[in-house]
Amino acid sequence: MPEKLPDLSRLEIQCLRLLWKRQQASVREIQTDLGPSAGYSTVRKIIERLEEKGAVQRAGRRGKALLYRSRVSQTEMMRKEVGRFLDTMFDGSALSLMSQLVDMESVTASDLDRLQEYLDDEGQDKP
Amino acid sequence: MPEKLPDLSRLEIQCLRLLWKRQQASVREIQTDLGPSAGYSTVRKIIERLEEKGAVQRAGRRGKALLYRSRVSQTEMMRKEVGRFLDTMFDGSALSLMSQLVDMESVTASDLDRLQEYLDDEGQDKP
DNA sequence: GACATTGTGCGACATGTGTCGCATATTGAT
DNA sequence: ATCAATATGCGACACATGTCGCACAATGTC
Repeated sequence: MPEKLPDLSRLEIQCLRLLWKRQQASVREIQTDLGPSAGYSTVRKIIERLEEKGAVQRAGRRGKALLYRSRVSQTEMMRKEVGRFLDTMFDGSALSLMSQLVDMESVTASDLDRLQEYLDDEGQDKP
Repeated sequence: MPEKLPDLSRLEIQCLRLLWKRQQASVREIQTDLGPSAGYSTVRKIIERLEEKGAVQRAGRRGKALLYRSRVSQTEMMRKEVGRFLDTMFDGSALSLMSQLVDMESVTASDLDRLQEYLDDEGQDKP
């Protein structure tokens, strides 16, 4: 069975998301992708902690820089984080969250249409 | 202009949500609503901090217990929190979040239908 | 092989957060 | 007025998190 997913902080998750996108990357690359907000040392430490938490692992090195790659399932981690947020902010009600999104005008009618189609396609292969 | 919204922790937000529901409440009531997870002293401290952060204020007392009520806009706070989550987890894309919700099977087709109607009604009074 | 460059390993911090316990203060009841 | 029951006011922790700096190590270049 897959080990229990670790709890991650905001910055840790952002770094991990970057790794999911790139497959593997060096600290410097992650720092760059993250934007000028976080200094190199900071990102360095975040990766170090992700390693301790078992969320990331080394994958050789390129030049003098070590490369890292995610060790946790993006699907499961996202599911977990969204679920946690839902519980904290909306008593677990996805519909409430979406209503909020609509109120915030973050979603348009066409977005919902697309979602409908998306949902229909999903159902295709789940008898 | 409304003072800047304070950053709140998970527990702090949950307590505040309870206050939005009840209008006003005592520490004991909040602790009860929160469930047996958090001890009285813990909730006590959380409220104390919410007070320091200016998110909550006293509203007289009932019996020997002080009563508190929210001092921040639920609408704005929720908006802020959801926005923050969106940025951290989905690069600010509400559509991505909703797709995730669909993938998690947290939303049904009828939910989306309701959302459509809800959205249509909203548009009614916004020229 | 010697060196300048670039990265890693760690320690150090200031806060933020969740959790308690206990001395005092406030009340309601007698 | 006195007392027992409850709350509040604080201090104290252990850990998590974001941020740095610096000594030491690994590499590519000449």
